[in-house]
Amino acid sequence: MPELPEVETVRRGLAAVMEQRRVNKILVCRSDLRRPIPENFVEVLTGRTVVSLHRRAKYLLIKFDDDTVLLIHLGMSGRMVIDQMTENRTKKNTTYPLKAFSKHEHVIFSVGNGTIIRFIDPRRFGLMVLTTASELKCHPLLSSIGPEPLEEEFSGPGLAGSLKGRTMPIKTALLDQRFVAGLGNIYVCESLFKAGLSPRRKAYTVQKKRSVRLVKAIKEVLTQAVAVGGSTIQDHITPSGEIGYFQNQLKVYGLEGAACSVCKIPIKRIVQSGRSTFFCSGCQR
DNA sequence: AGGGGGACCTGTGCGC
DNA sequence: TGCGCACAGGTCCCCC
Repeated sequence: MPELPEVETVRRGLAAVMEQRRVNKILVCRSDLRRPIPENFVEVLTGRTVVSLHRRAKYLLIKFDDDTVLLIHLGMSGRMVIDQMTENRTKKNTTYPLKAFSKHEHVIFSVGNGTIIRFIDPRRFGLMVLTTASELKCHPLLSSIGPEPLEEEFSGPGLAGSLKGRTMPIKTALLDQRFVAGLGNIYVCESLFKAGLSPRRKAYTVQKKRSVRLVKAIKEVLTQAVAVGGSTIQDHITPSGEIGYFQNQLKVYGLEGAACSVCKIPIKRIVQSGRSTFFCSGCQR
């Protein structure tokens, strides 16, 4: 699921229930995620107060009052479910024991006055590791990540410069977090469609006007996705409290064989670096 | 150094 | 209904 817009949506949802709240209790049901959850995880975080939530690429960063930072990646299948306990239930028993409801619930947090946050990740490609605010900049998981696409630092000339000499397809380059942060398979396909660029084009040929067009397309696609994700979250805070993932109006992703919305040619699916690419051979050159 | 391929996991949906 | 295979929105490590 989670590319930049989804992670940003999750960040906002979690910020609303976590910021300025104390971590009362943590239950780690499984610690063998992509990286093992550290031994001292529960000990370090219990009793801490959350100061703020941030996002870098597809990572969530949760800052605590003692300089500790919790780094979370949702992998392919990770999600956060927020369970706002009713006042009744809280009153009856404030030390209601934390309990997993499904076998893929790996970490459960109890924060503030009765909010339960469940990390669910069937494939266990996600991770949760601890670091500190001072070590954040040079943390190995973050240190080689490129510009944030929605920041000004991400520009046509900047992207063109980093693509110089790169013979890989532009599709592959955009998935590489060193060139631009936070894009995944869906938004790469959608951005290339919007920019009118073939996913097969060699990365180094994306220069000047093309790179400006591509950067503009990426920013537009992501901005729209974040906006819709934001509204989806409000509509979709269900009784169970699950955060709804944004459903975009996809133009090419997953639409093999469908008529292109612009030129009516059937959308193609090819495989690049072992992953599906969807594109319109009429619109994308 | 750059780039390709497989590995890591589990679930789902399809064709037979 | 059951089985096997292909595929899934992400990274990382190894090898050429």
